[in-house]
Parts: sequence; C-alpha cells; structure tokens
Amino acid sequence: MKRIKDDLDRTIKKILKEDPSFKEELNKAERAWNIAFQIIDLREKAGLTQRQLADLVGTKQSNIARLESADYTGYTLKTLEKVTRALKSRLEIRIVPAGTRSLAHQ
Amino acid sequence: MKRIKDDLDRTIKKILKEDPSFKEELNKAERAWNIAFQIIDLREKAGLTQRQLADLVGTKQSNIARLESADYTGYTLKTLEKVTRALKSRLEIRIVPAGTRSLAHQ
DNA sequence: ATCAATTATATCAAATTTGATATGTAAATC
DNA sequence: GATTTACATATCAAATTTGATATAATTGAT
Repeated sequence: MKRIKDDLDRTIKKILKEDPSFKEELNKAERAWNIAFQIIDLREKAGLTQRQLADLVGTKQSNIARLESADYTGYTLKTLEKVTRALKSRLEIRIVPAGTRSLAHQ
Repeated sequence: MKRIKDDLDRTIKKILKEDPSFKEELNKAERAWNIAFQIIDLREKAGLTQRQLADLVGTKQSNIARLESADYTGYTLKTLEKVTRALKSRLEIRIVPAGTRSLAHQ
C-alpha cells in the first residue's frame, strides 16, 4: 500500500521532469494537498539545492530530503515554519468545515 | 513578553464572551492566524465541550485544553488532523510566497 | 563510462510532543 | 456558599520527531 503510493509518487516526479506541459496540471492538484511538493516547488523556484536550503534553515540536507519525501507525515508546525521562513514565505493553516469550498484554487 | 500576549489573549477571550457584537469582528482577524482559536471556534459551533471533543479524538480534556491554549506552539500535523477530523473538517496547509495575497478573507 | 553534484535512505541519540493523571480555577445553579 | 460543570495548569513517562552522520542512488556533464 505504502509501496504503491511510493511508486506512484516517484512516477509522477519523473513525468513532471520530462513533460513540462503536464506539470502545470499536476502541480495544482498534487501540490495542493502535498506539503512535500509545496516545499520542493518553492525551493526549486528559489534556485536552491537541498543542501543550500538546509544551510538557510540551519539543519542538514538529509533532513530536508526527509521533509520532501513523498510519504512523510511527521511534520511539526515548528519545522514547517522554519522551512517556510527560509523560503521567504509564510505558513497558512486553516481548519475548514466540511462542505466548504476550498480557497486554494489559484 | 509572553506574559503580555497571555494577558491580551485572556482579555480578548473575556470580551468575546461578554460582547457578542464585538465577537464577529475579532473572530475574523484573530482566528485567521491563531490555530487555537480556530479549534475553539469550531468546537463551540459544534456545541461540544472540551471533554466531548477529547472523547471524539480519543484523548483527554487536558490535552484539548493545551491545544486551545493561547501560546501553544508544539502542534504536530498528525494531532491537528485528528482534531480536524473529529470536527468534521479538513486541514489546509499552504506555504505562501511572501507578497502573495492571503486567500483567508471569508 | 567516469566524475561531481545532488538527492534519497538508514540509523540512532537528543530533543520535543503527546497522553494521562492530578489538581486548580471560574462560572453557573441551587 | 456549596455543588456541579467546564476549562486551565502542572507534571512526567511514553511515543514521536528532529538533527546528525554515513552511505547509497540518481542525475548531469564531460
């Protein structure tokens, strides 16, 4: 099960790199619910390597890799905020009542 | 410093209970950036006590109280998701590049 | 194909968060 | 003012996450 998700995520990552036109579409869907992808996206847009981001955050490359791994769920708000700050961004957390239309549609 | 924030938060909570008209205004501003207030708001709208929510989540009242305390910063995404589910809501996490207009304006 | 750079995975101690119990405080009702 | 109910605070062990090191795997360039 975890296996399947991993393979899917890996495949998606591959496709994203090969087919840029497909990228746009997937980004909106995937990255909306996947924190890892949000971090990867912002880091790449900032032109940073994992090591460079790690330095900015004050940690190690392997830890950034962990945060960016497809199935990681152990996030702490504190670490998310550290990474977020390093990426010159801000963290928005909303607890949205069921049935409410998501505002993440940009 | 932490003292001041605590007092302010306490005062705001008091006012919120006494003056319902002021409540609406503050809710939008405060609870937008404060997770604790978001949880309190949803729990109260669901008509639940801390103990009842704790039962739904599968934990104890004191732990819910901790999550709802003004200066708590130790949130884990896993616990936030548990609480969120119990409140029949979903958790939205967005890492927003600086300068981007917030979508939280409802 | 080799080499260098980047990213992924494994492991483990240290730090942090969670869950639980106990107890304190506040407000409302009787 | 005693009781009850709801919420707040303190504490500590257990569970989880983080940071760090080591190393494997992947990618890109020559």
